[in-house]
Amino acid sequence: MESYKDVKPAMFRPVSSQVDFVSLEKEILEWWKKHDIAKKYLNKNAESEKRFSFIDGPITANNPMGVHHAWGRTYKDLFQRYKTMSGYRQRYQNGFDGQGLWIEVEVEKELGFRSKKDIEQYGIDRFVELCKERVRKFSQIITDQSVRLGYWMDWDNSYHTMSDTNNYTIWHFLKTCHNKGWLYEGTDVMPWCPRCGTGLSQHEIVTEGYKEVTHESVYVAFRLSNEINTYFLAWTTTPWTLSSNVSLAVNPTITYVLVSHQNRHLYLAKNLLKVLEGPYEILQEVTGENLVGIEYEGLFTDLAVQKDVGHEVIPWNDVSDEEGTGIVHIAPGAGEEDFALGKEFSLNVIAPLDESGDFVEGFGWLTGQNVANVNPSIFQYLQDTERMYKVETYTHRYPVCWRCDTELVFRLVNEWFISMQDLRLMIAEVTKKINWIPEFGLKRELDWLQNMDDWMISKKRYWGLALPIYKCSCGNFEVMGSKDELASRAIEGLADFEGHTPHRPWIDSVKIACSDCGLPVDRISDVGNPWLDAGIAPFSTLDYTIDKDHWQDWFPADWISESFPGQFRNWFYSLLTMSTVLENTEPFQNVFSYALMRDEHGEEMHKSKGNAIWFEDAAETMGVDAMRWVFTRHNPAVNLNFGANITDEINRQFFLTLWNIYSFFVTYANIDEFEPNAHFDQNNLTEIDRWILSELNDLISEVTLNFDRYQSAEAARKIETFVELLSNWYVRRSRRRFWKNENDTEKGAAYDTLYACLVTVCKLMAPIAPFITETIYQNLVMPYASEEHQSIHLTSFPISDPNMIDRDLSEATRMAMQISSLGRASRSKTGIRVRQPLAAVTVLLPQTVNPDLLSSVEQQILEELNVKKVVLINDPAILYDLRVQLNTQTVGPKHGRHLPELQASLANADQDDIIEKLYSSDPVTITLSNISLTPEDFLIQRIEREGYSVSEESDYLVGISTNIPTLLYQEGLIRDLVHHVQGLRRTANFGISDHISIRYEANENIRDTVALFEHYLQIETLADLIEFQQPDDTFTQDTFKIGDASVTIGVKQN
RNA sequence: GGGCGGUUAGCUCAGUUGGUUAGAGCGCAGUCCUGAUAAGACUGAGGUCGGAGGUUCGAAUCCUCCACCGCCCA
Repeated sequence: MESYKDVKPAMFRPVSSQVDFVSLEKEILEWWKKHDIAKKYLNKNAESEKRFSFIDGPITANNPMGVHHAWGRTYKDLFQRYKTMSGYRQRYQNGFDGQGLWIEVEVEKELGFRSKKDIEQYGIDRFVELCKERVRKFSQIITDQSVRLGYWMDWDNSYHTMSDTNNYTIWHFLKTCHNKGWLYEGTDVMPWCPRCGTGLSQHEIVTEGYKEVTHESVYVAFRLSNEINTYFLAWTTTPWTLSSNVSLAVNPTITYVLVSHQNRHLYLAKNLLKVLEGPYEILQEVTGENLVGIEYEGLFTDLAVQKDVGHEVIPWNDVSDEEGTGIVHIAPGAGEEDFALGKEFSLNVIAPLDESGDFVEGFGWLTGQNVANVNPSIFQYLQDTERMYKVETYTHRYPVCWRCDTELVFRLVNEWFISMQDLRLMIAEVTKKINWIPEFGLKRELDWLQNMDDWMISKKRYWGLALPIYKCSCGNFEVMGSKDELASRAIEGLADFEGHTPHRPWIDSVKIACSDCGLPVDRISDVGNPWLDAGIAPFSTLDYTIDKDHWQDWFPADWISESFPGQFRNWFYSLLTMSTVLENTEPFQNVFSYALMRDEHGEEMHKSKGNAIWFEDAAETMGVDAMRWVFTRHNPAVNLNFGANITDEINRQFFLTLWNIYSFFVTYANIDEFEPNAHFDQNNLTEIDRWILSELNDLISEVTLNFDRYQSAEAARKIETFVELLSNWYVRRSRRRFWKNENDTEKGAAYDTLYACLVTVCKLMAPIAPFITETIYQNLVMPYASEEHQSIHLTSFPISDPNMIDRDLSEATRMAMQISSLGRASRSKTGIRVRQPLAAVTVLLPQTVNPDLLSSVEQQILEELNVKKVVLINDPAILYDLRVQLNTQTVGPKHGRHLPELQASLANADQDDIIEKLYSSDPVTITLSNISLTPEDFLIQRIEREGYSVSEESDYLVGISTNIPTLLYQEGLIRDLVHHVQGLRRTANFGISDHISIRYEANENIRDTVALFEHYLQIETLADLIEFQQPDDTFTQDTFKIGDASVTIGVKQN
């Protein structure tokens, strides 16, 4: 593509109506790069008073980005672009998320590691370096992809969650939590991934973390201590937890039975007798409360851990009698609810597993075995001790590790938490100050806050935030709030740490002295929850701990945007929590969120299913403007079904239409050597020019309003509607003005108008579709613009001129469209083609429409419908027979109660009399059932009359007479002739402005008709010579049927 | 079990404070127009507005219950 300086004014680069959007985008990318446009864009408003603060939710730099990321990034880009064009100073800072387990897992895969031991053997330092390297690699890949998307950020200044600043700012946050007494170490039974060797927080497990899994469940008989040959029959899906059983739970309110079955006595819920195999006899019925307190014998009495542990039945209301046996085995060291019950009833807690899922010391023959493999030996043991009743496969939703798919176990752990007790309400108050888009986001966030447990922030891993917590053996713990604080407290290891990032293993060499007892203290070995990393962004990226003025300048963010599934409990939550702790105020004022991307059929996209779409492929085949437009026009609250058919439709229906207008404009502007003037003379404008400029200015204000409200779909749809109007009314109706030979003022006005529309609509679209708008701008505007406005993205967003908006004219044109549409429908009904001129169209307007408006658009209707005049009528009886109905819209509110009797009364009334009154010009009242009604209380129903073809819609009535006078019939013939000549011109590949000669042969009637309309024929076809003569073979010719006659026509270039 | 969305034409979706005959695009069938032509216009078929009650003169719209789908949480 040429630079603007190489293009000579007064000549636009010719534009084919055929276009390849993808290669066009690539040209533009090159051009932007060559002229450093993105950089100029970033600096455009550097000195502006107005600022727009956007905080980017960091994208995980662990894989290339997919099309679903392109969706979110399109929103981010378009609103920032809009604000840039509107003169706002911005930071344009992108973020990369790079600490945490997800990175570790990928690096482990690359290295072929299977457990944490492999990492420690390899060396934590080398491992962590590889994690950093992976983040750098994918940050670069995502940056390149984003550039292809047309996403203009300050790519050299992206923030990283792994940066020192980010980590130290989180330290400050944690210190603040500690100072307020909200940080604590707790013991709990948590979901735990034996492969990753770490616990999972509530955030990580709730959605993604479940899978359908089939397990071997087991029915186990527990022998009562004080009754002979009597057992409780319990059921469990996790046989390994039986080793840690300390209790059985029953529901005190449900009914249990004691049965005699297979030579034993068994207790189980009455509703679940079906689990028994074979005959049984019911001996006794009891409610659950009667079983509470009964002692039974442990299953694993010989294990060291079970020594001296008592076993008895406890009550629990959540026990159901719909599944299992109604008797639930309880192991407080191996189940979440079990642990809670254990606390309530002061049960022993037996914790069986180490961090890899191996049984710990004290479990005898189980010790050292892995939880994944112990079922067979447990079953064998139960068999041997005669406690086994039966094994049954059972399929259920079971939690798995969301990163590596390993089945989770519940494990007793010590972890660090931020207490939500005080914070919960404080955060909720902050949350309510924010504008949530869509609105129900607020309810969702509050719901999450309501249910959120204390936030588990520790993770027993390697690559992540080093939690700055120092726990002394004396029980005291301290939190370092900054690097300086650590340095000032350090008593050893500081030298080893200097020069390194605050990560493991380097940070771990530093020790401080306990402020209580003075002993040296190590940092706890845990790393932080990754949502701490992202949630601190409004502070860390704005230099909160370094430069408060700078922070104040940009905080709170005006706007953030992320996909909502997940983020209510993740990023939005951590942002809110951290800002509430640090400042007790909202970190952002508007949050825009959107749903999930699916494939075209609404199916989830999966690599394995083969329906995933790679970003590069999409960009290469669909073009990114089309993608961006699809994203922008979509209602963000619902899932987006995305695919090539969707973007094709946008390309065909929207971009190609726009391109055709553009191509049309350039073709004729070049023929006429049109030169744009920014301030053209509006006195020369015709009605239709004034109309489209009115629509244009209305569009500007609508798009501005919707962008200001972050309603991109509405903005895009309004632009689509405008382009549709521009193409299918303005250009179509105005075409003849562009073809005329003379360069008169009316023609100039058409060029000025169409030019203004194209340029302005491109500016409105520029934030959404940066490529095609740049292409058009470069051709139409750049030759005439200053270097400052070298790119469309360096120009200002259009401002609506209210003086240009003419509501009456809009209404009049809508009227013209409506009448034309109905007129065409009437023609179509009787099969009279539009090329056949007709004497008149007969129109009745709705009462809500001002008939004076018609005059301004009458000419348009005449041309559009090919009729000689418009006849306005007040009396539909000319076209229709009439019948009267009540207008319930007006009668209802006034006399609703009496509506039925009014209806009945009307049915018996004299219809003609009422109609006459309704059409009289004097104000009248009509009385029915002693109720006075006015004309507006009635509606008139119509039935089509003979000799007319009538169509109606929205109270418009449009009819044509089916009679065609001879002269008009002849005019129709000549139009057919012109039509065929034009066809031949095209066949012969003549230029639009080439002059020709015509030879034709036809009957007398046609010959007379040609004679009558010869001048018209010459003008329309640019024919200098028309001869009644058989065309020789130097003519391009063909034979057509015109009217009833056969006509041979030949054309030849002069 | 609780919360939040949703259910409108074969498909994808609009539908403003309740109001006369519920719309658009795609797809299908047909017609027309054509100096934007690998476009365009028009017509037609296609709807018990998820179901059942209720409020009202009148409900796709408001209320209640139910069903199904999605999401969030127990």
